[in-house]
Amino acid sequence: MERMSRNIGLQLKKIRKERSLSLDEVAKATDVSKAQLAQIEKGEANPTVSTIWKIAAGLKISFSSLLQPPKIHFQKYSVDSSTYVSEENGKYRVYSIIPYDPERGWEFYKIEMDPGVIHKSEAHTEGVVETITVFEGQAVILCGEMKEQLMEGETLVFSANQPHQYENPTNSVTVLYLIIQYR
Amino acid sequence: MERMSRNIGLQLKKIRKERSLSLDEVAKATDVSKAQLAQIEKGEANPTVSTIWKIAAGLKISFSSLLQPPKIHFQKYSVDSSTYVSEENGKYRVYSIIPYDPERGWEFYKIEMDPGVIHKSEAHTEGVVETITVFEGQAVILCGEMKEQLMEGETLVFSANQPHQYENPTNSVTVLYLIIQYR
DNA sequence: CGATTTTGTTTAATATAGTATACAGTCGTC
DNA sequence: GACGACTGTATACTATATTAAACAAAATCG
Repeated sequence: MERMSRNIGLQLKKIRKERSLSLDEVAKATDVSKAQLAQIEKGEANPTVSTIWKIAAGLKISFSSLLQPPKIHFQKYSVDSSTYVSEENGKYRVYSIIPYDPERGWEFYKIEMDPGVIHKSEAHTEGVVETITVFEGQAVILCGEMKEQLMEGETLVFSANQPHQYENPTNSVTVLYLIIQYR
Repeated sequence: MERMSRNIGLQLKKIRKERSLSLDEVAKATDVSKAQLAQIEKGEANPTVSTIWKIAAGLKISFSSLLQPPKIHFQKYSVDSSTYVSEENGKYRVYSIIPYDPERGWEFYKIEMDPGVIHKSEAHTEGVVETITVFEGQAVILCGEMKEQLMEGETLVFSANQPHQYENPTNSVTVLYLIIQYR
């Protein structure tokens, strides 16, 4: 959520240092207060579009140069209770491994299906692609005309722009990994 | 300045209408209040990066899809007193025709130089290119080793990453047009 | 039709982004 | 080493972004 603010701060500081400007100078050039600039650089602020505009205009740079994340970059995610959702009376369990990020454009889930469970999904918007890998057990995937049975280790990629469903036809738990790519 | 906000509003409304969602639905998906969404769509708001983030994440879209201006687009500028700056005791007059815009990346000036005036400029950052056209009179441009005399109708393009100067060697007013391209 | 739900707008209250000011540490320069 | 100019930081205050709720205008459905 506030990763964006941190990025902006890092980029701003980087550009400022490259040009060896002081906070005062940037404040004068951009008409944004020194205090606010300091907070933005430290990632402790949540700036407004108009402030970002003023910074970009004052420094004669583009938006992307402020928004783009630093080259070297790593991020660690962990699955906890907050990332867990269950449906079908607890027989269909979803763990968010990597949540959606506007920069990235896709999200990553782990799904556990109890025996016999059928889960239905609405159509996504045009251009959404799902990639399902069966890690344990088997799964039957339906989407429009398509009906595919996936065995352990198999992967299916399909456009999810119509209603679709996942089914576990076996007598044991099935574990899937699901990547949803938007647009 | 608030052109950006208007763009975001238009894009948001466009996407929302494409998917035929109500403000309430978007509010629920993004965790941004309905009132705020309405204001943003009307361009009457100045949202925070975190709000934009929440909107992008909730709608599963990228930043660029929110920030990018609508395809057909026009803008009219006019030269008024607020765009006018004079230096060298009024003998060097600058009119901002098109101010810098982070989306565009360049700005456009008209300059009037009285006879004999010499105007010095600091070095710009790496990658800045100036394009000078003499509309009336003559001008001598110096930048590093370069020294060029421009006659009426001639244009000079040069990298402005070192201190440079413009001079009017004639007995009458010289009028120049100047485009500064950043990065 | 009239009742009920859904739409977007407006209002008042709250949270917080933004500013201006004062502060403390650093760097020269004499 | 004291002075001044300049750096970034912390504070109190103001402006405003954001929310929650009430509102009005359609749309839906019997």
